[in-house]
Amino acid sequence: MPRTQKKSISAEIRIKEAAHKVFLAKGFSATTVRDVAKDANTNVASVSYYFGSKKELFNVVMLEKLGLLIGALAPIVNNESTTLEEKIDGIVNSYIEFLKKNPDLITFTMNEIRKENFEFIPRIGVSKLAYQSPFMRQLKAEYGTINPIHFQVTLISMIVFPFVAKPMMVQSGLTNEKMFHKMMEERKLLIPFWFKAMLKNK
Amino acid sequence: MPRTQKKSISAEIRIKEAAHKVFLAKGFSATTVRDVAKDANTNVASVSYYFGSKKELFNVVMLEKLGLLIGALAPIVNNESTTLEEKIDGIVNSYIEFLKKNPDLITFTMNEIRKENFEFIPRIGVSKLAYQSPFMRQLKAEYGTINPIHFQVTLISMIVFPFVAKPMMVQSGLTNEKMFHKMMEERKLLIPFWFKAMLKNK
DNA sequence: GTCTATAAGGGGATAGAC
DNA sequence: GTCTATCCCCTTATAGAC
Repeated sequence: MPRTQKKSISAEIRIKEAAHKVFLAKGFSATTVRDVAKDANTNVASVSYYFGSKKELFNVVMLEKLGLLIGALAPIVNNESTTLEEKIDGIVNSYIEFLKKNPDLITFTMNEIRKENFEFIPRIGVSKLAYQSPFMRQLKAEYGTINPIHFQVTLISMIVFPFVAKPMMVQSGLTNEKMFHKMMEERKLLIPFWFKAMLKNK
Repeated sequence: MPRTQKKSISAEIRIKEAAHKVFLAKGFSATTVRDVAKDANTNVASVSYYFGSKKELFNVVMLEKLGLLIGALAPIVNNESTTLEEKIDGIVNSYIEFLKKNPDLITFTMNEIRKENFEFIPRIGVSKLAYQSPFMRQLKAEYGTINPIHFQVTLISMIVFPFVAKPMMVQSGLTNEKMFHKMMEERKLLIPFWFKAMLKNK
């Protein structure tokens, strides 16, 4: 029975992993507890047993998804000992790599947040990252006349938005997996180059 | 009875308008036909009568939403008699104005497309706009060594992504309606300036 | 901890009156 | 064209056996 050996992992973990997968693919409303239980190789009752309700399970998933999004950025942005240029290169490279492994994460999280308020969002540290990070201070020190939020938003936009538009680009015939991969590899070099050009033209 | 005079408009139109509103707010799965019927001031049977099913109604809405997204861009991008710089200014200004009136449109459409394939997407002209427009030809003529799709994606990213991130930025305390409005007004000037700087640094 | 069975209600769709 | 009543399936959640 090498097939469904998954039973050896605790049911709680299997359910959470299944929830990550199914919620991401279908969104909160289109997902049923049965979907999740089936994917976790267990039954609906155990979902209630471990997580209380569909909504509570979803909140656990959302919190972890947001943790991933922030976690991939925080160490670079908060590094006290790198230059601004090093941070730009680091952000572009790691975030593109991260999103290539998690292409649906942005659209999923931003859409769920759009549809509903999550009371835990103020506590995950987005504001702190944007307003109190060494990255922000370095931008401010060098380009003080423009609100540094503009530079941060612009850099993240150039990295992230292609992943938001990807399904549309693929379905419209504008690109495919291979072309998209190539485009994002090119952008690892183009975005830092362009972003630094932008900064210099202040 | 000035209150629910809406009855004077045909039920078909009322249903479609309600569908636009409710689907946008909740997404396909979380929307019920009963929600739509109630908002349209009619009953569930008339939804079937005019549109066949929830899914067919949704397809009508999606097609029109995508028409809006493309329609706000097409006249500028396809204009044969404006310069590249004029097109950049035009795209930034009109698209920001358009999205300020429709802030949820991008996240909604991109997420629904992500979750499901829509067979009509190849026929709405995204590819043609990207690959055969005067805008594309002007980019290619001046900056032929880099695939012009990169410039198009970058320009659209800088305009559109703030609207995708807005709910997150608001809920995290990073911004509010007033600050966001101000930021987007500033970007009407900053984006063309930055984008042209990018092009010159080719 | 795990599971089956079931309660309680909501959902899309339609029959058939008007 | 419009509406009410109803069909029938699917959903979340839980009781209670093991």
